[in-house]
Amino acid sequence: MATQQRRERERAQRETLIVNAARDMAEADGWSSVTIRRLAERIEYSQPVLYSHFAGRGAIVDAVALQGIAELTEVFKAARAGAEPGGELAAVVGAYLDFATANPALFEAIFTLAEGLPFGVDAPEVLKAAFAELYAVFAPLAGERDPDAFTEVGWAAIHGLAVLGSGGRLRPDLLEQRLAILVGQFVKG
Amino acid sequence: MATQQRRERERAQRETLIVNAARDMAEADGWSSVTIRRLAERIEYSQPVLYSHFAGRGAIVDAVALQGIAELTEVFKAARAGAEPGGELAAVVGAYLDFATANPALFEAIFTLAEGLPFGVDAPEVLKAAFAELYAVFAPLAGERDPDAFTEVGWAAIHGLAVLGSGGRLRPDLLEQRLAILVGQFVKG
DNA sequence: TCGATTGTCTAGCGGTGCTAGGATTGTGAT
DNA sequence: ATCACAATCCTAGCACCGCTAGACAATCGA
Repeated sequence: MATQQRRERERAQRETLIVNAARDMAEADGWSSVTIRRLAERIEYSQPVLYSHFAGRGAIVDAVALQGIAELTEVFKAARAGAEPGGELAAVVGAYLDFATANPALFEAIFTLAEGLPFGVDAPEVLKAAFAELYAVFAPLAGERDPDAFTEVGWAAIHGLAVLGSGGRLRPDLLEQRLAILVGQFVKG
Repeated sequence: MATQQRRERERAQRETLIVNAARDMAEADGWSSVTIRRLAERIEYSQPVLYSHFAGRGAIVDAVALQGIAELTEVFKAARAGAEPGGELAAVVGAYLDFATANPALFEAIFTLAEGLPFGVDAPEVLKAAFAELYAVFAPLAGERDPDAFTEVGWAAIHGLAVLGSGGRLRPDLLEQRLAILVGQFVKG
């Protein structure tokens, strides 16, 4: 009876333990070092236990990605709230880039590793919330253009900077200028 | 004497055979299915032969990526040449997105898998040529802003669309609108 | 024709994701 | 308090991975 609930609680606890361990290891030594064996040793259980929580390694990465998306949404909220009027866009863009450089493995999980996350119509709530934050910033600037499409373009622009930047494909000394150009490109037009 | 040259010729031939096989397999069944074993079987040699050509699996991916960058540059050239005056930007953007959707595995090799390619100062010639093509399109629109930074921002915007789009993270029905918005955003500002 | 060199292969090492089947633990009823 | 049962966990192992050492065969220069 009540033990049932305790069991579930412990299970949930262990699940977050796994996700956190995976994230820590990935951030420390890269995702390739996050193996089921090492993960099992880290949480002090045998490998099959992990498979009683997740369908496989990919599902663990997805869980980390989902957690990261939730955090990203919070970062957006904070950036928007702390920005002076008119500076919301710059604040969110800066927050996005900072998030990507501060948590490269998490960012990688979200945007290049996660494969089991549904998008489009039946996307998880947390993902829609993240897009909504961007929408709140970009849609007012859309003018007579479709606000959804406009937001997507804005998102893509930021995301491109984040991806190419973290891949070492952009000149580091131009970082500030890129940010200024991007913001100027969207507030004017 | 002459046999030496024949040997080198055969060696080079086999090298391109490996690269092409890797690319084909990746494009057919994804990069995860491109293993040294399967690659060796495909080219009808044993595994160690591959290691006499490349330092490891990663180097093969890098070689495919390099080949892809060269092709991308040609695509840029063709798009720019075939565009009517003033439409170069739209042509190049469209070409970029088409390239990404037509060769997803190649695109992945270039931008997310390749790790041994040097960037910045001592980047391979073919990589600089690709950037130069983008520069030719974006720099004239930079105005009083730094043309390099401006090009990087433009590149990032396109790239973001390509990455998020191929990852299924953007609404397919808004593709045309996104393209129009992006182009408008850069020709006006 | 014979040694040396070059090229290629077989076999195997440590590691991976994942799973079947047995041992062990804790539960609820008698 | 004891016992049958159910849930839980672990040991052991499969097929595959990237990569490499060492044996073998083929080709070359003398």
